[in-house]
Order: sequence, then structure tokens, then C-alpha cells
Amino acid sequence: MNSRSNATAVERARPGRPKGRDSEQSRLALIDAARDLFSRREFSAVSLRQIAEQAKVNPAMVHYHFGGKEGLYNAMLEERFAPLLQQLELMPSERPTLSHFVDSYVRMLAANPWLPNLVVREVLYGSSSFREQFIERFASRAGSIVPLIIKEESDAGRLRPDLDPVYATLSLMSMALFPFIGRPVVEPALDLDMGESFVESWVEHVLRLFYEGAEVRQ
Amino acid sequence: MNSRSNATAVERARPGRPKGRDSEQSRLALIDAARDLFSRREFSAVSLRQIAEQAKVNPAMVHYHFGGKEGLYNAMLEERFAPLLQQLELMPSERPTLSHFVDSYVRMLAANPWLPNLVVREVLYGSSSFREQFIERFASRAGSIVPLIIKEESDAGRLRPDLDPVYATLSLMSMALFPFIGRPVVEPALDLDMGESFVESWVEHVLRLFYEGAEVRQ
DNA sequence: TAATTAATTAAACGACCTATTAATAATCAC
DNA sequence: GTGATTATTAATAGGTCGTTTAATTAATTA
Repeated sequence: MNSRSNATAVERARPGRPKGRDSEQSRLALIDAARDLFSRREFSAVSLRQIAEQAKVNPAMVHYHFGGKEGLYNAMLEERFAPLLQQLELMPSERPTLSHFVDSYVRMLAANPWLPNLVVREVLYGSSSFREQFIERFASRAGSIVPLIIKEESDAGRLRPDLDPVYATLSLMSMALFPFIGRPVVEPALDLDMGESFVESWVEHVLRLFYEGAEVRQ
Repeated sequence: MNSRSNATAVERARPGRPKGRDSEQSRLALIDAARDLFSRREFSAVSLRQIAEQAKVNPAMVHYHFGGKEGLYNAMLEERFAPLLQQLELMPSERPTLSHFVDSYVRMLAANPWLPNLVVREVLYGSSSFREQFIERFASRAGSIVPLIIKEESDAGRLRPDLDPVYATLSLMSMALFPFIGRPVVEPALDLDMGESFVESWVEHVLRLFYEGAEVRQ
């Protein structure tokens, strides 16, 4: 009863090009496994062997497709991470509103729970070159457009003239991003369910708090 | 001209207990180096050799004092991290106010720029046991007290009765914590100087926005 | 069909890392 | 003073990791 004749033995892949299988399959499997593992653990705490095991390919495939661990990480960022952030830049054809901003940010983070982890990791521990690129491509866009919208609303007499547009932007960004960054603590600590229904009610709360405040009006 | 007679040669430490030096010195040097490096890089990306080099002691001292890398990390958390968070729990003798909460959180984060990085790392990648402990010891305290204060203010008629205390808490926490977590991106992206003067003006802004909102009142 | 190219695995290499042990020198206890 | 204890370094053992190479098989091209 050797492994060759044993029908119950796991079919071990043999060397050589497999029959009728697109190489794209193993490539995508690696990217998916990388996204999953890199968003849950530190870069250096995730080994190629782990990624390969989860992707069900040989570790050497990482070198074949991406040249190495860093190449795989960069490819993952480029293919899974950047497009999502890019989407945040797609403003509506008309003039964007604050409501639109908060809504699209919150919606995206809620729909992709792995996203904030990667963003935070890049911001905190990423190479300075990536951070600069990230700031230039994404953060600065939002960071310059939102203050402009606020300034317009202010000039139009809808917002307090003494309100600092940059501080107001930072307030909105904080409320839009923090709950999702801190989700593993926020949910249990506040006994809050951040599931489906959270998104809409949170956006509504943030916008109302921003415009009207928490005080009773007389 | 051997190294013994060469006065300009670096004095290499020889084995054996050094003269007139408290062992506490090397212990503290290790803890300080660990705090510095662990708050700037991932845990597994920081090697004992780096820590020891920065602390100017032999890597084996880590084992001697702390039993290993993890022991050093835990000791660092216990001695540098926990006391700071503990301080946040020290409420004033009288009834704490929302203003007090925001003020003390913001002040602490601004004074200890390494703190948010460690908190975030623990929250995102830390062991679940530490996360539970963190939630129980710190996050849940704030997470249960602040909603109570808000509820009281609401019952006293100062806040809108339809305001959700938990959502309001999350809003304040977001604005108090996020700017410091995202500081490496926030500062350049918003062209904001988060130095000395930021603390006071930010606290004032947050409280006013929270109570009064951004709209013009008629 | 023969030769070349593409896709895959197995095996091994070298680097580095943590942890351990042994040696050594100062201090402390008696 | 002498033996035990404490604080330190050097050396190394054992393991894992990323990478590379060689072998192997399928697909493609000539």
C-alpha cells in the first residue's frame, strides 16, 4: 500500500507544468493570500511559505511571478489596494459635497475591512517613499479638496466664518476613518455592532453632528 | 601598536561584571531602546541585535534581564505604556466632564508621539489576549463612562435628546485620537503643523464643533 | 514531430535571528 | 579573605526565512 496506489492519499503535485491550467490562477491565488495575510499580520511576520501554503502553490512561485516577497507585496498593493483608493478620487461630475465625501469613505471602509489595516500599516511602518506616494496620490487630494468645499460653504454663509477649514476637514476625516481603524477595539469597548446597518446611521450622525452640533437649540 | 596600547582604539567591553555600574542601567537602556524601535518598526522587523546595539549592551543581556525578545517587549509595555494609559483613568475627584476627557487624551497623545503607534500595533496585530486586556483595562472604562456623562447632559436638557450617547462618544474619541494616529500623513497632507500650539486649539475646536456644530446660527 | 518556451516542484544554500551555554570579572556575605 | 552571587561578553547551536538552482512536465512554435 504505497502512496501511488492508495486512493485516499492526497494527490501531491509533481514538478512540471500542470495540464490545462492558466498560470494566472496561481498568480491570483498568491495575490489573494498575500492580501489576506498581510492585512492581518505584520509584513515580516508573514512568511512566503505561509502565503504559498494558503495559495496552494509552491513557495518558489513567488519568485517566479513576482521576483520575491517584496515584489509580491507591491503587486498586491498595486492590484488590490490602489484601485480601491483610486475609486475614492472619482468625484461625481457635479460639484462634490461634504456629504458625498463622508458617505463614500465610510462606505468603502465598511465594505473592505482589510483596507484600513493596510493603510495604517503603510502609514506607520511603510517605507517613506510609499508614504510620500500615498500622500501625493490620495491623501493630499482629499486634503485639498475638502477644505475648498468647506470654504465655499463658509463664503456662502452656511458655515461659521470663524471655522478653520483645515480643522473642519480633519474632524470629518477623523470621524469617517477612525471607527474602522479601531474597529477591533471600538466594537467590544462600546458594545457596538458595526455591521450592515451601521454605515447609514453613522454617516447620518456624523453629518448632523458636524452641521448642527450636539446642543439643544432654542 | 596592538589594541591594548592604542589609546585611540575603541574600548571594547570585556566579559565579566563591569566596575561600579548598576545592572539597572543596562536594563533601562534596553527598555528605552525597545520602546524607541518597537514604536517605529514592526515587532518582527526589530532584531535583538539592533536593540542591544542602540542600548550599547550585549544581546545576551536581553535574555538575562527579560528571558527573551517577547519578555523585553512585555516589560516595555508594562513599564512605559501601561502607566501612561493608567494616567488616563485618573479622573478628577469631582465629576469628570467631556472637556476633561478630550483634553487629557489629546494632551497625552501630543506629549508622547510614540504612544499611538504602539496602541495601534497592539490593536491591529497584537495577541488577542493583550487586546482583551487592553479593552478591559482601558478602552471599556472610557467607553462606558463617556456615554454616561453624555446621557446626564442629555437628561439635564443640554444635549439633543435624540443624540445617541454611544455614537457621540465615538465621535469624540475619533477626533481626539485620529489626528495623532495618522499624524505622519495628516501633517503633510493637510499642510498642518501639529506642534506645540496645536493641542489647545484642537481641543477647543473639537469641543465647540461637538456642542455647537459648524452651521451659522440665526 | 522536434525544439523551444512556460509553469511548476523539490531541494538546498546562505544569511540572519533567537536562545543558550560557558567563561569571566566585580561585588557581596560570612 | 574566601566562596557564592551577580552582571557581563563571546561563542555557538538550532531554526527559519528568502532566494536560487536544477529537474520535470505541458504547451507552443517551427
